[in-house]
Amino acid sequence: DLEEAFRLKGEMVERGFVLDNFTYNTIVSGLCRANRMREANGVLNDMVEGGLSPDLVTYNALIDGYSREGNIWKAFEVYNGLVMKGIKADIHTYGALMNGVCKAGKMEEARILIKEMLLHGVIPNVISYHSLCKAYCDQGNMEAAILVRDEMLERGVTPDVAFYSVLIGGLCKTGEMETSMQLLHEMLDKRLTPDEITYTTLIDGYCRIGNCSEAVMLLSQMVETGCKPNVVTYTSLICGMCQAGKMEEANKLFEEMQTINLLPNEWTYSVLINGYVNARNMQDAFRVHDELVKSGVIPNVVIWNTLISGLCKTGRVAEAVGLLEPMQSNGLMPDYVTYTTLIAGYCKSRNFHEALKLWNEMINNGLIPDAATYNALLYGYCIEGSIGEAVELLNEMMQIGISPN
RNA sequence: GUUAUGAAAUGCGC
Repeated sequence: DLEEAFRLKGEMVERGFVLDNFTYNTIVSGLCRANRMREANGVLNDMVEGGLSPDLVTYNALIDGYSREGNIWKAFEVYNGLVMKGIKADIHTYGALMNGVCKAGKMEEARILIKEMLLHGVIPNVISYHSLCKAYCDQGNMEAAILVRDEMLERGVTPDVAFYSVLIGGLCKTGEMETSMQLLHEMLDKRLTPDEITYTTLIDGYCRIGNCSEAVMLLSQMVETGCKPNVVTYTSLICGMCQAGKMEEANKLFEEMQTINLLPNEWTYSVLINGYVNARNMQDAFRVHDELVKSGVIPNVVIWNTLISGLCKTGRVAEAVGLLEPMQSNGLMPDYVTYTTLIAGYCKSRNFHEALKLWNEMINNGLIPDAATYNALLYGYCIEGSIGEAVELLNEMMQIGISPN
């Protein structure tokens, strides 16, 4: 709650307190985490004007902020700046940088960074390796991800529960559930206690390969070992049931979670609605929507998009477009997924003119289409027989740096 | 007292 934090800061100043580095760093960090880098830099200036010198913690927060927003270049600029000032970078500095390069998938840079930290006498810790391993997992390079575990063991760094959860998650995403389970047992052998995230990851993995019964067994196993399932755990399971077309089971779990005081959130509701959408059961989809509103949950963009997608899939494109109004009057702007859904809906019902109108509306709203959005419109042009236009659009997407898939 | 890491939902032809 940054606004409340600012209010308190104002109150401090009013009462004559002098703000120190701790106070400023807390604020800078909060802004950086919220992706508000401009304001963070403003606060940095306030610090300097107030006669304070930003310290390592301040710079670390900035590096973290730039890394989070994918601005690696700026992150390294701050890093170089602090090195030039003679400040010694610490494990947090490198952790934030590592997080940045890894999230950007720049694996070679990540390797160089590890060398750089060793050069500066900073020993990579479990978090450094965690970022590295997660990046390999995100790329689906599970061999490299597993090698990270071996590498850290060689360097005497002990994997923790979070590290194992990442590795297990990567294997789950590639469907390698046997290896995932082996790692779970490896954790237990090492006296590491899997937590709710570890179990949820595995449950989600089994759901993804359509093995709901294993997923349910893992749920009872986690409860037996004293690990409490949370909303995410149940949402994953409900999602698995929905994908398997088991709506009755999904609803049972939906009721069950509430009996143990777990409140369904936007994600839970959207999963259920999507289940009904895939079953082409719009009546129940809207019933769940009404239920969620009644229970005080505010529908988010995904929930609206899911309903819009359902209406398109059932040939009710005009009604789908009709949801744009109530959506906006509820303070939610349609995003590029909303438009892709509607454009595809119109193209499928051979109403290319409306599709094109929506495309223009989307661009006018400042939304950036992605490959799927282009695909939807390309499809429209092609079934219109406007191959020339399609090729032109294809060139356009490549020119603005979107790779055709 | 302030700084780095992990899990779930929606869209694109066949």
